[in-house]
Amino acid sequence: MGLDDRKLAVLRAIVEDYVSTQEPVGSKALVERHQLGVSPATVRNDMAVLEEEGYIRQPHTSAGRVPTDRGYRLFVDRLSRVKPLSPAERRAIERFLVGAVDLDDVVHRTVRLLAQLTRQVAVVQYPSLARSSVRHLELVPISTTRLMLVMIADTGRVEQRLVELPGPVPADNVTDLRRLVNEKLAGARLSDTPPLVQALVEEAPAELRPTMTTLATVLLETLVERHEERIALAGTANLTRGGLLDFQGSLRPILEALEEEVVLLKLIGETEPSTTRVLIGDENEFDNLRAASVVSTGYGPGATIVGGLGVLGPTRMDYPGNIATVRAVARYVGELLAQN
Amino acid sequence: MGLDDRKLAVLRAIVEDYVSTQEPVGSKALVERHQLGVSPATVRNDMAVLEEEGYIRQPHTSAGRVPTDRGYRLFVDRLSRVKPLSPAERRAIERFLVGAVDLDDVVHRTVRLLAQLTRQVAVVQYPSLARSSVRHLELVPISTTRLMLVMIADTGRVEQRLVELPGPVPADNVTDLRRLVNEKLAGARLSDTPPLVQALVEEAPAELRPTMTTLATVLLETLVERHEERIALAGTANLTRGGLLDFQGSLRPILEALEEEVVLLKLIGETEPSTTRVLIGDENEFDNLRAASVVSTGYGPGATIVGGLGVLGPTRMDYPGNIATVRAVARYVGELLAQN
DNA sequence: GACTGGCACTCGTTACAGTCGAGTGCCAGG
DNA sequence: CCTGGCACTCGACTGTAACGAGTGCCAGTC
Repeated sequence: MGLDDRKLAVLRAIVEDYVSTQEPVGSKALVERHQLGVSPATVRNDMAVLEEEGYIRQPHTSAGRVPTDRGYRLFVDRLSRVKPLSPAERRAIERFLVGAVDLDDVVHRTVRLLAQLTRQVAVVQYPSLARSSVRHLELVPISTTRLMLVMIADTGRVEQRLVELPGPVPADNVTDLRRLVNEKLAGARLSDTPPLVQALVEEAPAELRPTMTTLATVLLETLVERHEERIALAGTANLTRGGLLDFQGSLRPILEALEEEVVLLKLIGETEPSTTRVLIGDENEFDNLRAASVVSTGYGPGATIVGGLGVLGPTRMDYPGNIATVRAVARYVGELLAQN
Repeated sequence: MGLDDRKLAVLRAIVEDYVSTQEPVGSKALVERHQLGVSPATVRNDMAVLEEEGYIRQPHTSAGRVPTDRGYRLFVDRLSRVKPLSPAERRAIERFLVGAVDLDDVVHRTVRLLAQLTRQVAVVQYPSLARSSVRHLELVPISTTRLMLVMIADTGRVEQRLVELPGPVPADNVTDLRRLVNEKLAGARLSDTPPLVQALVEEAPAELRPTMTTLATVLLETLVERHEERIALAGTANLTRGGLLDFQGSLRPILEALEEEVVLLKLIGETEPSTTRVLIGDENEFDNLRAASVVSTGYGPGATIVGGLGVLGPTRMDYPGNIATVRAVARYVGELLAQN
């Protein structure tokens, strides 16, 4: 199964042409558009081998060749280099991201930017709570038996939750609770909080014990169990580009998948070491997305990773370009987060 | 141009049949499925009149009739009664909405519920800040020159914003600022805050003056100017039901419109008196949505309205059913909000 | 041994003609 | 005013034929 250099060049040419024209590419067109230095007949022989090996296929007998998922995989792994971004793109990124006033703003701008630059569907995960630390916990009395618990994380995320207290609690006690809770939890990683919350209950003075117990339950629910990952999405209209050719005529499964946060988190949230990840077609574990590819990476201030972002589109996508854009955007967002 | 009762009955029958079958309906099929008591020929004469008046049209010469936007309008205004919800639907609503722990949760559950019940795209506006009152303002020191401003509204919404201070501010002063700000603003409607904020600056003690000025700027920006309306969306996959017949083959314009929050707010946010609003086809001001209809209404605790919600779908939709569902869900959500 | 030109073959696409039938408009009669 | 009948329209479907892009294979050449 040796694939010599020319066969690889042929595969690369097929992928590039197909991505840009969206039409099966034949041997003749190929030699015309690329300087392969050989005749169509030779290319045909190479194509036959590539097809045998499963890298390309013919939609119909009398049509040109189209890359298979496996072909894209080889292309991405060995045949493409990450395109450097154009200065215009760099400027677009900077212009888009400066002036963001809070985390919501950063995430929204980022997701729109990604969608616009790649012309694909963009997905951005909010900084994961599990990877954040508690900056401050605030307790706001709503009534004598109700508190609003507000947690501010170092990543800028703010979560709130209403707490129904077992009985009336005077304002002074709320102040005490606030102090105790912050002394114990401020600065802690959210994933480390359960034992601390436990300790909080045990160490609470007797008159605060019942309230603290309730509070602890809510704390654990909100901060740990519920995990409360959030996702922003943009550019779904880009799915309709390329007519109905991509996604074999129905956007349905894709749109359904995009509504499932769990699915999206799996796609872009698995932050392995900070490399960029590319999932092509059926490499994807979700049936609904077997016609789609995902390019994703982690982002975060400095070297730490607090969330993922990426783009989703047809397997017929510009991988080098999208990989470059996703990386660049992730880096800029990381810098932005590091600043605050 | 008198339309007698039978002609109206014919129009109603056409709308109902077309909505359920998705196919142009002819005179013969009509008399078979509805007890009109007359022959197909008579129905044809009625149809000719209805067509002349612009209530129905023929897609092709030899096809049946299809309602026009105007026909749907007449149907909605005069020919349909709001369907009572089935007990199953009522149960579904209750089951879906109980157990919501915070505002985000309420909104997300609501929008998914609406999408599921109506099988259309559902849109829910978060309680509008302009219609909310300040419950509490919290200032959390991030560093000596940075504060996190957190506003909790009576509707449950929480907004935060980072404030860059002109110079270092000791913790005691933050406490003072917090007290001053809350004394002045707590309980005020957000739309009434600008003069109050102005007063805050003027009345601030000299040593807090510069800080308060900065804070005031951010307060106005965050609470008033930015307006910060939020929207939740669900059920976009429902757009693909009915194949490509609805929306004349392209979801593109619809998906684009759904990404524009401004557009969505205009659609469901115009809370006139608390009636349900129906926008049919080209009654809509956005070109992208000329093939769509929107059913929306306001919701809020008790009689006040704090936001809008609704569904969007093809003009060929079940208006009576969707109107009933939208109303019912809005009422339930209102009750839920009133409880807290 | 690798490449090339030539050629027969496949098969999807397009065009065209013909048939079918749903649905209509109109009219004369009840 | 309603009805049955009838001629008419026109889209949907079917079958045939021509077309052409693209292929696989093979014999010949460097």
